[in-house]
Amino acid sequence: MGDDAARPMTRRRRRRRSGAGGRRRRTRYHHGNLRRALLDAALALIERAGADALTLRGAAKRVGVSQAAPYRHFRNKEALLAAVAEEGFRAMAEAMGRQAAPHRDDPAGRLRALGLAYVEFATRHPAHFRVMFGRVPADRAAHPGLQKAAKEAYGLLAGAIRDCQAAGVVRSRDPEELALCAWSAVHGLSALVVDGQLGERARQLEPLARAVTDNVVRGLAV
Amino acid sequence: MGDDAARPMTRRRRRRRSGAGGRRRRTRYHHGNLRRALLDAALALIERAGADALTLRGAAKRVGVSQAAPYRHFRNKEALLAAVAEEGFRAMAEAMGRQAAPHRDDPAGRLRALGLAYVEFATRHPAHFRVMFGRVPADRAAHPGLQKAAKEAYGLLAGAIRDCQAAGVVRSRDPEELALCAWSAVHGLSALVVDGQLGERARQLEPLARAVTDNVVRGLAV
DNA sequence: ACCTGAACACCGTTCAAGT
DNA sequence: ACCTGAACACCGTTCAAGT
Repeated sequence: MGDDAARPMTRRRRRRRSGAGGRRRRTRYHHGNLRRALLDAALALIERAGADALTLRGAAKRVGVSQAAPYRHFRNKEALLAAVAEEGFRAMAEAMGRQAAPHRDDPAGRLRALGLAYVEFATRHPAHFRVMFGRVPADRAAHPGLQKAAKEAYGLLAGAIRDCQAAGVVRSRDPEELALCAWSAVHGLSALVVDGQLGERARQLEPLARAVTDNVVRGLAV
Repeated sequence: MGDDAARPMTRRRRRRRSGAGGRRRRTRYHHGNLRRALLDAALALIERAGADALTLRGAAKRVGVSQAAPYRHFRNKEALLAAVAEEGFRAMAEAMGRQAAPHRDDPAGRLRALGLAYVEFATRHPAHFRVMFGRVPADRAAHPGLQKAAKEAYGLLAGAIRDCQAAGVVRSRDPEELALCAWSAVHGLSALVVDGQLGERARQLEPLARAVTDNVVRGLAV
């Protein structure tokens, strides 16, 4: 699998690797990693021109393969989108975990950090966010990996709520219900921003995100 | 109401023009109300099979006109969707106002009622909701009617917040910011439900909606 | 095993032409 | 004034065929 790959048709770019030894350790697109390449191309297309600007044919062309090639790696367009969404949930959970880490001993602070991280991820990766929460996979059960990744992100929120309850800073009620209250608030703000519903106000987002998370924690308090 | 007609499954069908009398009293589709008919057809199609199952050609066929006819009434597909969204915001504001009416003298109760009405509208009219908050009209400024209708619904929430402040039951802070907190919470719950993110939990929605709105009001309280 | 080319049944949109 | 028919440049998806 040398570097003399196929001849992509339109403007594409060769992943620089080569050098000495030909250790194709990096993402090898045309040979060996079409799946990865299509995922990246899909995200780039969505990021550039909106969620329904994504076209299987367009992604294939961008990567330099025929329009039929993607079907080697994804059952259909929905499967591609589900895979993108799954990666999004994973990245979001990772970002949330990272930003929550410093608040290991302060569950209320952690809850706040998780909420802010949620909004931050959504607004920094609107394309991913839209795919994650779009009606893309009509049948979620058909994509178990997606479902699992989504639950992982939500679980961070629910866990923080439970820790808050154990620490006596959140009222004792069904933690699932309270977690949903928190989730709704940060998800709502994220969705409003990402869908452009806030207009000018979205320019100064952080104070708003802080107001929303603060209000959540106030509402949850004993 | 009154859509006793329009059943052209596949082939187009001529709307029979009454056997005797010819009193085109009902919504006269082909002559005089194609616009209205297209709006109804669009909503029906979205309701039946999802937001991107809507097709200009499909709507035209459903109504019994040629594929080019819609362009007499809408500049393009986006304009049709913007019109659907505008009607949705109007209907939502109407429903919110109706459910808030009994709480004229109790601003906190009114705020709660508005929130519940918001969620109820979203879950009872998921198709409308998706179009209202989709990325459909990329440029919102290009559809002033839509923008105005959306602000009207939001204004009900903001007004209730201000009345709550005047009554001393909500802390005095920028009412716009607090209104956004309330909006985020009910919008987030609505979006999660409509997008199927809650799975089984959405079966018993009302307790959840009540928990969310209660938590909002608790957070806003002095 | 992985990809291509051609094909099918769709789209949104435009435009000359009909009535 | 309002609509039709045909056309163009796209789609998602399938399938026989190439290497």
